[in-house]
Amino acid sequence: MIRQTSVKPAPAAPSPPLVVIVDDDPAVRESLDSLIRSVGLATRLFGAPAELLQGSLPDVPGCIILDVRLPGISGLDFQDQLARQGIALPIVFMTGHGDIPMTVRAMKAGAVDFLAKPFRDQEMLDAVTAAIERDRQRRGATAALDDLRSAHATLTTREREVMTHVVAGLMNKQVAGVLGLSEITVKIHRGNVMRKMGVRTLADLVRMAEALDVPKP
Amino acid sequence: MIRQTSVKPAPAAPSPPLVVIVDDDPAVRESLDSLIRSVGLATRLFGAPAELLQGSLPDVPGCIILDVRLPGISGLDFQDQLARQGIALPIVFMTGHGDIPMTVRAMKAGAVDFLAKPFRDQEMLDAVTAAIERDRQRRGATAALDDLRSAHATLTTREREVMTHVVAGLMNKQVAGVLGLSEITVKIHRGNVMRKMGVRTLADLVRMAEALDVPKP
DNA sequence: GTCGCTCACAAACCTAGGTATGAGCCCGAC
DNA sequence: GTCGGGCTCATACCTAGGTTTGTGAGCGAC
Repeated sequence: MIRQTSVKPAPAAPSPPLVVIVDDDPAVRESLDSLIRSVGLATRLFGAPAELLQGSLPDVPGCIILDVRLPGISGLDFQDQLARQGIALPIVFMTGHGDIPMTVRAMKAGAVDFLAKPFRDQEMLDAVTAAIERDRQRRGATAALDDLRSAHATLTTREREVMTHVVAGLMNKQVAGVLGLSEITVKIHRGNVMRKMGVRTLADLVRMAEALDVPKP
Repeated sequence: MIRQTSVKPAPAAPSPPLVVIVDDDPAVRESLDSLIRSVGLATRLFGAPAELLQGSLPDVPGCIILDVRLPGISGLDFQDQLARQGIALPIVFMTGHGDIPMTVRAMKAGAVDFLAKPFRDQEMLDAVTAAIERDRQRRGATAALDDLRSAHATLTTREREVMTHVVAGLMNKQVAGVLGLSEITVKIHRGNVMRKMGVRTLADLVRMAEALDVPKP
């Protein structure tokens, strides 16, 4: 896979993963902060969900540690809200007054773990490690897909139409028939598609189309 | 997608989904049985996990309702055991003495739901409906994949090698070079692959290879 | 042994894919 | 207006893909 990365200021030092801690109790925040920092991870502390939504987060792998009981909003509702806003950071819940339905709801909504207080330090660290790993996976997949999407965005309307039919398995003359073009024109568009998408073989183009979920004609 | 179905005795009447109920309390079994039957679903009752493992289950969509506390084995351990044995029926847990760690473990292991007793009838029916739908999806995906696998299994070793390189995007002459063959031989193998896999275009073959996870050369 | 399958290769032939050169049309931006 | 981009098409030429027919070697099963 060719990563078509955009121009960046070249971050020399790779930042450590970031753990966002959301809890209304300062003592809990501080305690988690030192625990997380002790294993070399960066932290960001918030006393309320709203604070998190305002500031933007750095572009590094990470996760969120979220108390279920928060000022103004349930942690579970906040989970939904984050999802709706496209913030896909994995969430580790913790709670002092949890029950089974809460746990089920959180896990169904994609939480990595759900820890009842009191929990052992190691439990939290394991959950955070798993969450960060999940985020790393997701970021990798997203980055590769973004490159594909931006390449696909450079195609003209016609080129996209031709690509759609080509990856569906139609021959050039068939594409020409469907689109009301001559075969030579289809060939030219097809060549442009291959060049712009940065592939040399039809097989690669088909795989790209699959990843992009190019609509069937 | 061409379904290459194997020869079957043509089941005229589509069987209803099957709900397997595992609980050591006969009263609970009976109660669930009548609830599930009341919505037109078939049931199979077991008092202990071992009974389930002996008999074979019919080939219809379904799910398992499993008590966490079972004679001889934890429902959670039994969940693992089923997974190891390749029994992928979705599981709805119920428990009278559940806690959060149990819930988390069950959900992480893929349970559809985890209901604390007492639960309302409708909760159980909703969970069962969701579980059956999940099984239906899984069965559909599995059936399509099985057809692909059986087609792929009819290929000779050489044909598989050629297919691998062809879907990787190599030209016939390049495949010939890699495998130490002449180009004409590659063309013949390639034609056999297309015929045996039941596709007419390279695009389709690439998609099949993706679904089959054909190893990169 | 011989039958069937796999594998390999060749000659001949046809279709499909790909590129270069050149040219005309439309349309929106500067 | 004209300049560029997108779209269209033609001729010409070359490469790649695909099938058919025919040949022959190796090998395991019956």
